[in-house]
Amino acid sequence: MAIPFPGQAVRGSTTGKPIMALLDLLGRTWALGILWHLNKQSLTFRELQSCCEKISPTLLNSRLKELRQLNLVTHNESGYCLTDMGQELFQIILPLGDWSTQWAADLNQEQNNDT
Amino acid sequence: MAIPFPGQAVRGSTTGKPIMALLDLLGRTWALGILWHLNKQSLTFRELQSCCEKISPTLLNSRLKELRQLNLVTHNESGYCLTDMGQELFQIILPLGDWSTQWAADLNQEQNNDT
DNA sequence: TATTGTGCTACAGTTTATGTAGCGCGTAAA
DNA sequence: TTTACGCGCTACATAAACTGTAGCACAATA
Repeated sequence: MAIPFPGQAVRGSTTGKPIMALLDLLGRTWALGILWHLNKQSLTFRELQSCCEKISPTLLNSRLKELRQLNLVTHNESGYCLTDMGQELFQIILPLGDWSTQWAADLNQEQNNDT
Repeated sequence: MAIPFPGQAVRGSTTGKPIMALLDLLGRTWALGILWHLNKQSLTFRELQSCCEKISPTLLNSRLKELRQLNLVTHNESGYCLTDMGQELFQIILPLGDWSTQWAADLNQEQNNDT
């Protein structure tokens, strides 16, 4: 799967708009999960594998290559970690955590109303 | 593909944590793109198809079913649109737009430094 | 020298997504 | 009243993406 560089045609858009490249990237299996897990601490390849249950090493490696080339993730002595840019991106998606618990509560509420 | 309800096992996690369901959902092909395009206005099925270049009607329909069941998207007289909860979610991911342009600029910068 | 842990790669099998055709429905003009 | 249009889809063959398991090459430690 081609790496979605801003400025190039990506899945969903031929315009080259950066947001479209980003949405393509984040919309790939495990990409969001990898960013999410790398926030707290550096993780080795195999630690990442066990965090992301059932990710195959083949795919983990592909995603890591993409994230590294797009300057969101890097690799140091203690394993894989977010770059500064990756941290910025994480700060944006961080509120998804709290929001999702409210979302889950509302879905439950609704389900109860139906019964 | 099973709909990732919070509280149930999803791709990447068997814990049932809402954030994991959300990351599974948003990590599916086109899900983020659909939310992004529906923000400004309601769109018919066929308008969505042409916004999301190259999405197949089969898949668009699957994603819409998921998003509707998870109470993020609904369907009214003028087409598909975000629910209140969908709007909330959109507000969280909205900053991705501005951030992505900076990200694209930084990537370019870096590329120039290498040459 | 053997063991353990690292980051991977190979590859067959399965799942997911695409691409094209077209159906059934409602509206509305001829 | 039938022809035509746009709507939301569905069917299905083909293609692409992902999984699961095995195991390689390398480095550090025992």
